[in-house]
Amino acid sequence: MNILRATQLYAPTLRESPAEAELVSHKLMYRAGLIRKAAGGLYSYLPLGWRTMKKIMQIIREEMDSAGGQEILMPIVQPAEIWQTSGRWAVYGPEMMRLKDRHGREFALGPTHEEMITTLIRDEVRSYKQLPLMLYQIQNKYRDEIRPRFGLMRSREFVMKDLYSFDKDVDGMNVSYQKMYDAYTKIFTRCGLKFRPVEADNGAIGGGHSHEFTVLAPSGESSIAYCESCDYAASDEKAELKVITADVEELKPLEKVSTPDCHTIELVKNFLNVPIEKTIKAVAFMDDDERLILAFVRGDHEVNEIKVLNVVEGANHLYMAEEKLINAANSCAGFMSPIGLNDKAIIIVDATVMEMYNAVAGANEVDAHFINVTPRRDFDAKKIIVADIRMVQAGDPCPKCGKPLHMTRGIEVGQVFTLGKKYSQALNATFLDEDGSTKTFEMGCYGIGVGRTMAAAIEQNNDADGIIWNKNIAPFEVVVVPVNAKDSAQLEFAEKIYDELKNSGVDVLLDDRKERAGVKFKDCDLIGYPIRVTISPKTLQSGNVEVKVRRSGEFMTFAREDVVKNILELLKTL
RNA sequence: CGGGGUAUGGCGCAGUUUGGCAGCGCAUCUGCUUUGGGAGCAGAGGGUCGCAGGUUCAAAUCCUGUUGCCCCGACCA
Repeated sequence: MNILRATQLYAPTLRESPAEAELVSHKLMYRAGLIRKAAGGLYSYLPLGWRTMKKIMQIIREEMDSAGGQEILMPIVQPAEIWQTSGRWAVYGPEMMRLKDRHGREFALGPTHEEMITTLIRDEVRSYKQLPLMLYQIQNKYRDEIRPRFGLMRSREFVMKDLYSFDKDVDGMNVSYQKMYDAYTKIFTRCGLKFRPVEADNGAIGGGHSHEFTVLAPSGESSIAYCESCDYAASDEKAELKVITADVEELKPLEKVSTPDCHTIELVKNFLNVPIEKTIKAVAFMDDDERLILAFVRGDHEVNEIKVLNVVEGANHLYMAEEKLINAANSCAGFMSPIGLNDKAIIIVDATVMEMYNAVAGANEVDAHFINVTPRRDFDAKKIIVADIRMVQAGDPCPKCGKPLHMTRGIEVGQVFTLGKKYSQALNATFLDEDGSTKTFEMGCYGIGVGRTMAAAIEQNNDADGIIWNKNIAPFEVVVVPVNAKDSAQLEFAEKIYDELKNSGVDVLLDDRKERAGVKFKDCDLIGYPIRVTISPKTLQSGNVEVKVRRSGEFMTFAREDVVKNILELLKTL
């Protein structure tokens, strides 16, 4: 039997990591010899890293196949025409890597494959009888990121699984979507990740669903709110919030008071000695057309700019408002409120603000505030837009079950998305339905970042000594270590154990390097094999074998004849 | 694209202020000793100091230009 020996494995481990590596996962991937960088955002996968990548890909393949997917492979180099037809040649902008061939024809390195697959299907599939269809590939993708960083987390070339579903109607599309949602749940569970499917905004596409599969990790780039009592989770920008009602109070008359230099909520609250929940905060924005947009939230809340954008018709971007705009609306910075503004301001009031009684708000003049403001009485309902515009905070009630929400950061490793007819329409991809009519495909797309999944797994599972792999994606499940490989008795014994494990289907490596025990142990911990089997003079003599579990650090002693059986049992728990 | 930094052996860094033999630790190779948590001793190899110009008797060091990389920001179906 061919033995996989560490002496023949290219696994260059380092004591130190390159200065540029910031994230734990990036450092460990470098130190453990999983990857090396070729240029900014471009990486080579070394044998250990590629083994893990292949295991993740295999899990993906199995789940895609059992959900009805079929694997294909499409070109990386894509003709410009299909992108021009869909309109994305211009839209995608500098993020798309472009090139010309010797004849001057334009091409792109695919950042995604909607155009490619839609064109493929358009030219082949004619009948509803051929539907539904789910095709996927695991392929390199290219995005010329403005700032590649964090190793494999945000790189310019990356391995991605992308599946595209084609259905004859929306119902079918939703079935495909659910199949993928379920498959993704299985995939990330098998990878041993703590994750949440997070509700995502469908934006302009509309109508369908979208979830981002987010691995929970403090270093993640996206911030999410989630509920521990139910399965609700959403990105901070998308989390919907219910109105918070306040206890009913007797209404006092509106009154203007002097508040010298109190231009922040903190100063007003202290000066007037009121709880922050009884204050109304104003944030002034303007859009591309220099329209003034004033957003009002409770003093202890923050404005969610995305929600504001969605409320204001025709606005694409928000900027900090220029002071002259605020003055033109008959107000002044630091003392704004909806009371007494002219028509130059678009006034958005958070729904929770409307529930307040006898609160404090600006008086639209320097050094003055109103007290006893009750928005329902004092705000001009015709002039204001009431909406949910606040940013979720830890402790806010879950929109599904009402329990307090938690906040965490996460790494987006996959997303599922219904596309509807967006691309099939643009590229004129149609089929003949049962009734003989021509119809446009209902599509969905579903992506998983393979490298990012690997990085996220490390980000979530490591300690001071190195990586702690889940057995399903570890480069090897078990490493057999003779502490002194120069001792032929130890080596031979280790080889026997190796053979037995191998014959039982265990993915195993023999560390036959003639290094000192300490060096080998450190490397084992760094690389993170889930189980280490140690052969030493001591164990040889007693006829037992020592086993160390990487995650728990636990040492066990197994009788020689039970080694394989016990390791198989142990693996099931890791 | 704006701001800030940086570039010296495979990795981590010093040397640049004030020009004068290119260094240190780790790693690598050889030998001896050691052998259950990154060993000790002795020796060795490896760098056009990012690149291109310029100043100078002399440039890693000063000047000009350029490129890569890193950080912050803007951007991100």
